Parts: sequence; structure tokens; C-alpha cells
Amino acid sequence: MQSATGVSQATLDRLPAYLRYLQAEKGKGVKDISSSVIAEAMQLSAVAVRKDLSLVSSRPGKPRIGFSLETLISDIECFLGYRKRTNVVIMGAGNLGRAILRYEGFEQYGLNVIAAFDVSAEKIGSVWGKPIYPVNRFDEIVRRENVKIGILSVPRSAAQEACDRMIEAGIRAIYSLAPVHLDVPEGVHIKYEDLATSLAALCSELTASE
Amino acid sequence: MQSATGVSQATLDRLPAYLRYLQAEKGKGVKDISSSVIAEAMQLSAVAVRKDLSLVSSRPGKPRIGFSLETLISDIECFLGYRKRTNVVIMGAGNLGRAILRYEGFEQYGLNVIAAFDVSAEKIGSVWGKPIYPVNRFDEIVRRENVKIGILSVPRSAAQEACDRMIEAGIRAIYSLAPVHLDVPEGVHIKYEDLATSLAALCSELTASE
DNA sequence: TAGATTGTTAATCGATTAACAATC
DNA sequence: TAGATTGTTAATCGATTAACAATC
Repeated sequence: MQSATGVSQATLDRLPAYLRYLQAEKGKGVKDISSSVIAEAMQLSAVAVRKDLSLVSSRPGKPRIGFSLETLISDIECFLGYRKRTNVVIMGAGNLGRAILRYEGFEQYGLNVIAAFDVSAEKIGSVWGKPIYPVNRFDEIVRRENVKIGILSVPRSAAQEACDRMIEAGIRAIYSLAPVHLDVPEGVHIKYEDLATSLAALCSELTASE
Repeated sequence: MQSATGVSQATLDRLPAYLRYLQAEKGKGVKDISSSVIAEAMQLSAVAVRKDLSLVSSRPGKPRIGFSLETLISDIECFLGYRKRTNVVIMGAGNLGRAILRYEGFEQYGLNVIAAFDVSAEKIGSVWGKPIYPVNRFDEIVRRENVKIGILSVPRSAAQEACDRMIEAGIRAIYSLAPVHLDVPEGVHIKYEDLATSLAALCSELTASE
């Protein structure tokens, strides 16, 4: 699925990496940066960097100077939608779910985690000011707040059922941390985030390089 | 970086997704499966599926029958290195670090999390039988166990220092859950896993599709 | 001016798709 | 046999890279 803007998926995948790097440079007090410096640091070609940036930058880079770091950061953030607030909920308040509920870095990306839900009565309460509700209130709250995006972090055995329940309540995109395939109706977006798989991929990359 | 096997990165990225899907089908009692069924379920083309599978499958698919699910699962697992045991350590035993330490799904991918490390004295101890050591024992234990891969889950402000320390101790690949750019020497593999960024990407995908 | 850097146009490269013969 | 499915070869498509004119 490609965004209507004509920006390729490959570029879309690189934009957060630019942002991460540019923010680090900003922290060092850098004001302007050239495509070749970015390319060197990120192991890309300078032309690729310019092409990517030209797609999202509100102002062209200046010959002999490069790009304004501040403008670039702002442009990428806008482009990626980080300036727009979006409410999300968490299904499952186990270890991982609660760790996410506690995590404060979401705001920087425009994400507002409003609550978590769990079947277990002993999990009900709150974590750092964020409420954990019983799962039977999921539908009510999600509909009331008009939430369209949910994080799924329940045990693998409960994943499909929880997923169905989320979709039932109007969730249109699921970010699943459960390492199992989920059947979802057409039109519902699903993204699997499997830490173990990603880590294993890094392992075999390391093995292959030696 | 492409593996020496001549399998493209695109294919490498799809293999874990095949595995996830095939395991779900296996759970339903399916014995054989055709490329077109896989393609349909995973929103790919049947030819692409056959091309991917032909690269890793030890036995060709049979006309009119398809592929043996069991053989396929086994072949993909072998190819991705899940049958090979690899030791990993965790730097940082905060909420996320401890959640990972507790997580039991790593073994399925050949990953053996041997310990976590933390600067905070109150974190020292163990979680579900896995030890949490003070960070000053990092070097000693990592060298003794010859660990080459580490998970970084410390606060953003401590990330670069912790990263340096890991590399110092002989770690060659870092899976970073800290959402900051890290400077690493050439030859050290780094993979950023930023849950907030991935979730934000899903949000904008959803927005773009509506 | 000379030189560093930009953005663009054309060439290359690699991945996906289409077409089709082979097989059970 | 007929039909479903495979694997392969050729064509298409898209992304990356190379070459270069424009600019401060």
C-alpha cells in the first residue's frame, strides 16, 4: 500500500532513520548539514539522500551549505504525521503491555496512549496515571473515544479472540506484539512486531557477515 | 548487507511472515499447501511465493498438491537459523528489559537470553530464573560466555554510553530499543527497534488509505 | 573566480510479474 | 485424459546510481 503522495515505501522506511540521525546532530549544535554528511553517517549514497529529502523538504537545500537541520526535522515530522495527535489503546496489560503503557516516548510521535485493557481483575487499576480497564469496557471506551488503532499484547493463545474483539469495537489498524498469524477481514491493517524475529534476523546478518 | 546465499533482502523479510502463516495453518491440521493459497492469505502473488520458496525449500512443490507444510516450516526455520542456538544479553533491566527477560518465546528462534545487566542496585537479582547482574560485571560475563549480540534497553540519555560499553566487551551486533541514533564503529551491526515509530507508520498508513 | 553542493535527467540494476512448458 | 499446480525464462516495473548542469 503506497501513500497517495507518490513517496515510495523504501523512502518512507528511511525517513524515521533520517529523523533519528538529524535529531542527534541537532543535539550536538549542528545547524546545517549536507547530503554527503548524512549519507556517510547513514551508509547511503548522497544522491539517494537528496532524492529522499527533496520529496519531503519544504525548502530546497542550498549549494555550499546544505539543508537547515531545523527545517528538515520539522518537515519530516510533519510528513510522517508526528504533529497530528492520534489516540491508541492497548489490549493486554501483561509485562509488555504495561511497559508500553509506562513508556513516555509516544507523545513525540503524536501518539496518545489513552488506556490499556485486561481480562485479569488484578491488573485493573492504573500505571503512571494511565488507566487499565477490564476488557468488557473495551467496546464502550473505544467507541466513545473513537479510537481506530490498537496495540495487541496478549498471550499468543488469546490473540485471535482479542483481535476479533478489537475489530468488533471499530479498531481499523492493529499493531500486534503477539507472534502469531491473525486472520483479519479485508480493509483492516495489521502489522506484526515480533522482537524475537527481528533479533534473530540480526543474528543471521551477523553470522553472514563473518 | 546481503547474505552470501544470494537471497534478496526482500525475500529475507518475507520469510518470517511465511513461517508465521504456515504455523497457523499447521495448527489447523493442514498438511499440504499451494502457492496460490499462501499468496491469497498473505496478499502476495503466487509466482512471488513460489520464487521465494524455491530458494529455501529442500524439496520442490508437487504439481496438483503443492508444498508439504511440515517440510516448508522446517526448511524456513533452518534457513533463518532458528535451529542454531545463539546467546544474547540484555543491557538495561527497566520495564521493557525485564519484560523481554521474562518473555519465553525467544527459544523458538534459537535465541537464548542468558542475563540482563543494570546500573541500579535494586534491579539486581533475577526474573523468572534469569539473572540480573550489576553492569560492572558486563565485560566479564560477556567475554566468558563469548556473547556477540546484545539488546540495548536503557533510557535514551544512557544509550550511547551503554552502547560503547557493549562494544568494548566484544558485542558485535546491537538490537537497540532506545529511540536514539547511536554512533558505532564500522563493522558493528546495529538495528533500531522503535515501537513508537513503527506504530506511527501504521497510523499514517491507515490515514493514507482512507 | 573556484569549489562545494544542489536538483534533475539518463543509465543501470534488481525485483516483480507475465507467459508458458513440464508434471503428476 | 484434463486440470491444477509447479518452476523457469522473458518482459516489465520501479528504485538506485551515475553523470552533469545550475547555483551560491
